[in-house]
Amino acid sequence: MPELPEVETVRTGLLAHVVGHKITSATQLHERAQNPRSIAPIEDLAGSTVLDIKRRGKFLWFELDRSDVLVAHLGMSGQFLIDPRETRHTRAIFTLKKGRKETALHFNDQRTFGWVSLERKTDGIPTSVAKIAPDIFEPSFDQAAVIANVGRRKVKIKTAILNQNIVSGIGNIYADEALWLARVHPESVTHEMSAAAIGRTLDCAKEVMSQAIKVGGTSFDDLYINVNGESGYFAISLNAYGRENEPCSRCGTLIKRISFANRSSHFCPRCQKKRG
DNA sequence: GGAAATGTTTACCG
DNA sequence: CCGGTAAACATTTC
Repeated sequence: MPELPEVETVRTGLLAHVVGHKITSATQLHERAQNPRSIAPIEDLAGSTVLDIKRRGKFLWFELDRSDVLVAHLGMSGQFLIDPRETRHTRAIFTLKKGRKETALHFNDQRTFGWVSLERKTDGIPTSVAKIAPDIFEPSFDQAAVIANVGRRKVKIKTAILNQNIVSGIGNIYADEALWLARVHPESVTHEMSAAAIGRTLDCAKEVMSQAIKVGGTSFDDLYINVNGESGYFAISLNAYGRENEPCSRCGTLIKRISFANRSSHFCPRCQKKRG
């Protein structure tokens, strides 16, 4: 269940295993595997060669030797796997060929919130990514503009940084970790926050996700693994997420878990204040 | 049986 | 129409 660092880890794996390969066939195995917005069945991909793999936030897309692209979102449990042993949740298969070498790229997804689709690009961005804000690592990310945007709103800061139309890539784990590092309470109302505190939250999100990318993302179980089936190691570095009733590594106060927006939020009630 | 799980979309409300 | 909130989607595990 991938956020930006996990999707970036998948992208890196696809760069190594898929770029330069020709898709000799594509097969949809589950009715929900293909996004309804797809302009054609993915079977039409046959004959295309993969030139590059791009990412914005949690969205991935395959650049091809044609103008349309293969877009993918992993949802909560989507995976791309090269020649996997486990095929129980395989929702689509892409057969790849480079020279004499043939590999199978599986799109697996236990919970079927993920999808793939064939889409057109506008100014280099696929249709389904058009309304997604740049993520924090993109050159086009405008931190001052995002701070102003967030400060204009009257929502909880965590809700704001989870909103993919404001800044993309941050999910529940890294939101909690960023807020912990920034010492900001997740329920701080954005309209009442200083620009400095909002900026610090964004800086910390970037810092935390940078560290996570270096170790292959966060894996709690085999629901998130890279294209070779390997786990990431960032779970050992988590300070807030999933640590309810464990001592805060800064001050020793027990981490608290609350619920809003249909999600759990973990934070230190002592270090993380609603203003500051 | 209930709750929860790394996400997005849509319906609804004021 | 807009901003904000809550439920729905599907599957599995604890």
